[in-house]
Amino acid sequence: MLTRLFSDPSLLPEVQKYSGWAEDSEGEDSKIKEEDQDAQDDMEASELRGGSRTHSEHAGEEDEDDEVEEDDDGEEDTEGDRPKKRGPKKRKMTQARIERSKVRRQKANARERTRMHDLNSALDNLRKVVPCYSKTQKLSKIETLRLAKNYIWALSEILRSGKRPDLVSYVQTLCKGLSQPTTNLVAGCLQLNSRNFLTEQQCQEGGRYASSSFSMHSYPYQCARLSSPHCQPGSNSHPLRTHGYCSAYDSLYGGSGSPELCFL
DNA sequence: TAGGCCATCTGGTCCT
DNA sequence: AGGACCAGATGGCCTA
Repeated sequence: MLTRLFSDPSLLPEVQKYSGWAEDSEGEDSKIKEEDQDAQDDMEASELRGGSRTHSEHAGEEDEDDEVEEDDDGEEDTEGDRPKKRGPKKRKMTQARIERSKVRRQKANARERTRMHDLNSALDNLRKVVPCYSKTQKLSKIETLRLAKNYIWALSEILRSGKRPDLVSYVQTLCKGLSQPTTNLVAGCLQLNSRNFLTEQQCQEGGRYASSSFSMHSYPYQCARLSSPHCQPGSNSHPLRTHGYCSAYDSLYGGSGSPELCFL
């Protein structure tokens, strides 16, 4: 049905209003989906169909029975001599039921939007606490997750060993599995030329992980308690945001950061 | 212009 | 029954 909506040029301007998320969708929404919704019945009723019908199947019949209910067996019965399906009888799609169905769908859509926005804001918070936060050049969702994983791993490794890894290894670890643009971004953030630490990552087409001083065959996420006071999302002074490497060191070792390790 | 990323809608499933 | 979660589909935007 959505397919039909989008394929119908006359409906496109309306449909495009969806992109602005808001409760205002109520008004136009119902207008847009009006035709669609009457074909969209309760879930329980749809079970009788033995699968969802395609959009094109809907397209042919929806206009005529605006408030009527279609007979459930729909297309099968049109042929006449087929036995009726078993199971609970599909209730008639009265106008009231159609309205209820619409409202339910709109509410579900609103909830889904909210849920996705919550998810996105959580991702934004994550972007702020991984190295290389930039308001202008946001990491993609997938890259944010990858970098976060690498970052956790790198910090865990530092805690586990209790000593500083060499810088190149640290950056390598951060960039494992990241795309080239993100790798460059991380390198830029750390003020390190990417050519200095990109090794097999670029050379091996298939391999997602390059080798490094950190063994990547296992992920001993062992209670690395990094509840640093620095880690406050939204704080512009968050050292990890801009200093990455040296700041991680600072928070771990309590020092002011070795000059040779601070790149920014 | 192709491809990546994203927002949104939608229907299905599971849980309370 | 209704909400949360999920994955597929779709179209828009942006960039190389």
